[in-house]
Amino acid sequence: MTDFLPPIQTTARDDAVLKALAGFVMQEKLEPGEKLPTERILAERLKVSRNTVREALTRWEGLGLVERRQGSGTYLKAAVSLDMLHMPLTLAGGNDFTGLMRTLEIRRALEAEAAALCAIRAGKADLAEIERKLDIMEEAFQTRAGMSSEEDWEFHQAVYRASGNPLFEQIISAMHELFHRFWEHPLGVRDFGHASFPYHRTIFNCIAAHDPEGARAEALKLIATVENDLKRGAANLKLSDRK
Amino acid sequence: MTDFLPPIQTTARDDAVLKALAGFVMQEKLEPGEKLPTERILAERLKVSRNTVREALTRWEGLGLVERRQGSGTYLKAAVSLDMLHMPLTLAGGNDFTGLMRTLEIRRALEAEAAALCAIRAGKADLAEIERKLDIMEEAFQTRAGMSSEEDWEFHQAVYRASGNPLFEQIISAMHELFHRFWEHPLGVRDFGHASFPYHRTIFNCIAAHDPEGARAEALKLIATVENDLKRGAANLKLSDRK
DNA sequence: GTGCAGAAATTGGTTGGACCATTGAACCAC
DNA sequence: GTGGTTCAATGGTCCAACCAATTTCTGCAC
Repeated sequence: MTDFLPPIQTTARDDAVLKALAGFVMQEKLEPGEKLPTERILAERLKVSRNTVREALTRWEGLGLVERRQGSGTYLKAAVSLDMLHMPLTLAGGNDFTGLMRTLEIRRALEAEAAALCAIRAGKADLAEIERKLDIMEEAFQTRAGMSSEEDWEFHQAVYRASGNPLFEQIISAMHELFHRFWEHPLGVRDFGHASFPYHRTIFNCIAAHDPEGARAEALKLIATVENDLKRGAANLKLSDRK
Repeated sequence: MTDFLPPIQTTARDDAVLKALAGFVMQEKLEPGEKLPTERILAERLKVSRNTVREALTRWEGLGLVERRQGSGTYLKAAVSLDMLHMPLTLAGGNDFTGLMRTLEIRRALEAEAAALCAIRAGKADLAEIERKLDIMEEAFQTRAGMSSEEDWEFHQAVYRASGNPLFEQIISAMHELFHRFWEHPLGVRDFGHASFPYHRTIFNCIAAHDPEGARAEALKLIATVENDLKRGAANLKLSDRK
């Protein structure tokens, strides 16, 4: 006997509202930036109270799908469809060392897999694009003595794109602001990121050679160096912050 | 001159409510599972309308921080603090074969890394818990001839928890409903998941032996078998769905 | 006609109060 | 104990009104 009986749903008004609204958006082919019907109209049409409509819209606003402007209206902020999957992540204390370390572990996981997939799937055009970003990055590294975080990021993005799975880029992009914020203030480590530099080329070589396991291994090494720098930075900070 | 003057906030009632509530949770040291004050009490104490409190709680519910049970109360679902960082992801299109395959690739990335971290960090209590889940799963597998998806999931969750990084569980949990939906309808593959069965034990052995690379490799193998089953299922489906 | 200040309408934000549906505990009969 | 019944507490929904920001319209001065 299967003892798994999912609880029945007797009330789910706001979910129903969102489903209807998603259907409306798809039917009308609304795109980001366009205006949704007003709350009052939605309430009337859907035969629910305006309060319920508001709770539903609050959900979407929290997910960043929609933006509400008082006196003006509610506007679509991202593409919505009926088969969306929501995955809200909250990082407790994303500012401190621990939080950063945790996001870095996620990044290591995704980076390794993306590199491996990329080595399997990247076509010629993808390879050329990745190498172009790599060249730009290496030049910036030489010219500006190591300050190449922007170009570095673009290289990794190119790898994610060539992985053939858009989820990698989506997830990492959402985390990027975190990394970026940190990159700007490297905790007093002057040569932050230097150690990771050579691995970009080795990763690319493995990808170009269609060697997934090699690419995975090199990506792991790259993140390991970043992790190392991060730990050094934390140690520095502790030293100077001594009470 | 700094031309960045953030616009003043004349209305941000619900945000203020959430901030106050986060402060309350921290002060009272409430932990996941514990009950929050009722909406009516919050409204009275914070001198705002109950509707405003509800919109604020709707936000938190959408972020998975809190769970509301009608007739019972509102319960904390995750640790909250004042310096949380929210990162809501919405993935379009996760229902078809391609979407499933893509989420599986993400899962492979996270599963491998979580297993490796777990091998490094798991303490005795963690190991005991994981082995307990493993035993339960193996017994269910024998008893119910392979139908052990629930117990299987609990095993993996235990691994994620012992990884020391709550992000793994958060991300995967958000994806779980997708896998689960699929597990129920294995596309006509009768022995779906059977091939992955032995790897649970091998993963555990590597973790217990504190062998991160071994754990990573076994996890990769496990997902590879699932991927295989999935492809077989898709082939079946195509055959029977022939137009 | 043009430009602009002020009025009016529109729209999201908030309030207070009412009632419904579910839950869980206390209580009672068997 | 087991199984109902009652009842208070709690989240879910609704309504009607008003507030605050924005947009649109209007009419006057030029």
